[in-house]
Amino acid sequence: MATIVDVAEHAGVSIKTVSRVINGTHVRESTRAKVLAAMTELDYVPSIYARGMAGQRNWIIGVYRCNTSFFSEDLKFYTKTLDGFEQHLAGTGYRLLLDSACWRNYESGLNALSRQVDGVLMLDAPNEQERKDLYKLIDKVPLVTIGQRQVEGKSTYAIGIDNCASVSLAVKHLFQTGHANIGLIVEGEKDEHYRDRIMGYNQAAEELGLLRKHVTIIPAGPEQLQGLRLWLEAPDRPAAVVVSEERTAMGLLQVANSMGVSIPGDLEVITYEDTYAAKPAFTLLRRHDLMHGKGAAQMLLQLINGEPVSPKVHLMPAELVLRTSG
Amino acid sequence: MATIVDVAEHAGVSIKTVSRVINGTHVRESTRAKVLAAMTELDYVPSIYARGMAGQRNWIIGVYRCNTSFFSEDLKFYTKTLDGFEQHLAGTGYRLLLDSACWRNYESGLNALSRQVDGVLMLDAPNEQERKDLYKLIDKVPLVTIGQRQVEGKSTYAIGIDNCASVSLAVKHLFQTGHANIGLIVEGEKDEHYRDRIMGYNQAAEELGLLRKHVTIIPAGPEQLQGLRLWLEAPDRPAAVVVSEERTAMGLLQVANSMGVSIPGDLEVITYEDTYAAKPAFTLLRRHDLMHGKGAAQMLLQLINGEPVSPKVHLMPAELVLRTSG
DNA sequence: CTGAAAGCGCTTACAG
DNA sequence: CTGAAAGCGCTTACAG
Repeated sequence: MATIVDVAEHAGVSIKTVSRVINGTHVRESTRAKVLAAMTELDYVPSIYARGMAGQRNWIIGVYRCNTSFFSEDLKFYTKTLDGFEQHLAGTGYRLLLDSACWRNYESGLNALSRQVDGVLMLDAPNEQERKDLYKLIDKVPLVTIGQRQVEGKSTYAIGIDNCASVSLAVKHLFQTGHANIGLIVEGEKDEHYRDRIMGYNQAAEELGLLRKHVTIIPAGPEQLQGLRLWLEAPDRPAAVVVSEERTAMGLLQVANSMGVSIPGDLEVITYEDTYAAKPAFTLLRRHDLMHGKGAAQMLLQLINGEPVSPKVHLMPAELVLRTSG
Repeated sequence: MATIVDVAEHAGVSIKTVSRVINGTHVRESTRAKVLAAMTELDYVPSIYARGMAGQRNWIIGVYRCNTSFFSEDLKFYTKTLDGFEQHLAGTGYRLLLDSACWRNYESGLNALSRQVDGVLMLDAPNEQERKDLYKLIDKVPLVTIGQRQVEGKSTYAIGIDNCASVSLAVKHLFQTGHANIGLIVEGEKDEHYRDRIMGYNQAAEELGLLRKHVTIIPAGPEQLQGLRLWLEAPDRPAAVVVSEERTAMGLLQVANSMGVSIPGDLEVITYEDTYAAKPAFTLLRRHDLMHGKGAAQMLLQLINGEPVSPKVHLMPAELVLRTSG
C-alpha cells in the first residue's frame, strides 16, 4: 500500500509537496500534474487516519439522530435532505460517519462523536431534555440541525421547513378557493413541528376571520382509520382540510372511498408531500428537502471554516403544488 | 482533551494496560475498574484516528451503494436491514462510514473505501459490469452483499431474500386456496430480483400444471396506472395475482376501486410488504429485513475475524402473511 | 517554493 | 502481568 513517501519519491518531489496537492493548496501546475500521475500510478489513497491524527481536521462529518437507530423507518423523511447534504459535500473531501456506538445515549454519545468529527448534522427533533443536552455541545463542535431547535430562547444553527407558515399558506389557499369551513388534522400536539402546524392554522384562521376552528388530533396507529371515519362522519366536518402527514391523508382517502365521499369533490385535501407513490386528488405542501440538505452542508462548512453564518436559522415555507387531477 | 497517557497516569497504570482495557483484552478486574473510573473522570474517548493508524484494525465498516447516492429514495427498502446491521454491530466497537467521496465512481471508489475500512456492506444490485468490478475487490476487503451477487459463476458472501422461492410460495398459496388463473405483475425484467421472481412464478406454474402463464411487466412511472387499468380490463385477466412491488399493488388497488373491481372479492392480490402505511386486503410477502441485517453483520464480523463462514450465500424465502381484512 | 524533523495518540512486539 | 520504545502516515511549524 503506497504511502505519501512513495508518491513523493516516485514524483521526485518532497512529501510536503504531495501533501499540498492532497490538500488543494497552491502548487505549480506542472508539479501538481506530476504528483497526480504518481498517485494514479501507485494507486495511492491518503489515509484518513493519518490525516485525522496529524492534522487539525478529520475530514469527517458526523450525522446524528437522537435516541433512535439511525436507520429507523422514519429516515425516509430525511433521505432527500441527506442526499442534498451529501451532494454538497461531494468533492470537498468530507465523509459521513454514522457512529453506531453513540446514538443510543444522547449526551455521552454526541460528546464522543464531537471529538472525532469536524462537524455534526443533527436530524431529529429532540425533546426538552435532549435539547438541553444538545445545547451544551454546541460550543464543542460545529452543529447544524434540520428544523428549528430552541433551547431556553436560543437556537442552534438550523435549516428546514417553516411549518407554521406552510400550514398557514395552505389554509389561506383553501380560503381563497372559496372554502370557509377549513379544518386541520395532525398526528400529535407534543412535537415541535405539530405545534408549529397548529399555530400556523390558528394564525391563518384568525387572520382570515374564520368562524370556526376545527383542529383534530388523530394519532398514527391501528385506530387511525377508525378515527378518520368518525371525523368524516361528523355532520359539521369541514369541507376542506389540511392533513399534516401524507400517510394520514392516504388513510383519509381510503376511508372516504369506502364511505362514498369523493375527494376532492366532497372534501378538499391539502397534505405534506412525503414518500408514498400515489398522490391522488391532493394539493401538496412540497418541502424542498434537497435544498435543505445542501443548505445545511453549506452552513456547516462555513461554521467549520470559521466563516460568519447569517441568519442562524433559515426556515422556508413549503411550496403549494396544486392538484392536477381529481 | 485527555489522551491514553493521561488516563494511565490518573489510574496509576501503564499505557499498555489502558490499551488492553480499551480493546477488551484480559485485565485484572480491579485494575479494569480503576482504569474505567479514570476514563470516566477525564471524559476520555479513544481516538479512532490513532487506533486506525497504529492498529491493524480501523474499527470502521463501510456501507456502500453502487453508482447512486447513498440517500436515494429507495434507501427505504434497506432501512430495516441497515437497522439490524447496526444493531448487531452496536457494542462491538465498529462504526459505519458512508464515503461520499467514493460511491460516485464504482471501482476506484470502492477501491479507496476498501483501504479505510475493515469490511464493506454492499446494498444495491450492481449491473453486469459493476459486478465484475466488484469481484476484483472481494479479495481486498471482507465484503458482504444484501441479495445474491453472481459473477462468472462465483458469488460474493451474501444474505437476503430468496425471490424465486418467495414468488413460488405465493403462487402455490393462491393455487391451494382455489385459484387456477394466477398472474404475476413485475416492474421490470432486467434486474436480478425481477428475473428471480419471474423464475419463481414459472417454476410454480409448471410444477402446479397451470394451464396459462400470465406474466406482465408494468414499469413504474406516470403510465403505470394506465397500464394497470388495461391489465384489469382485459377479459381474460387472472383472478389472482402476485404483484412484485407494493407501490404497484397500491396503484392496482386505486384503479380497481375506481373501476368497481373489489379486492380481494374480484381479484386476490399478494404483494411484497414494503414501507407504505396502508396494507389493505392483501396477503403479504414479508421479508425479514432486520434478520438479514443482523445476519450480514454477523457474516462480516466472521470474515473480518478470519472465521469460516458457511454457507457463503444465505437466502431465505419471504413469510406469507395472510390478510385479515378485505 | 522546498527539505528535514517533530509530533499527533494509539498498538504492538520486545524486554523485563 | 507490565514498562519503555518504535512505528503507523500524515501535517505542520521551522529552517533554508
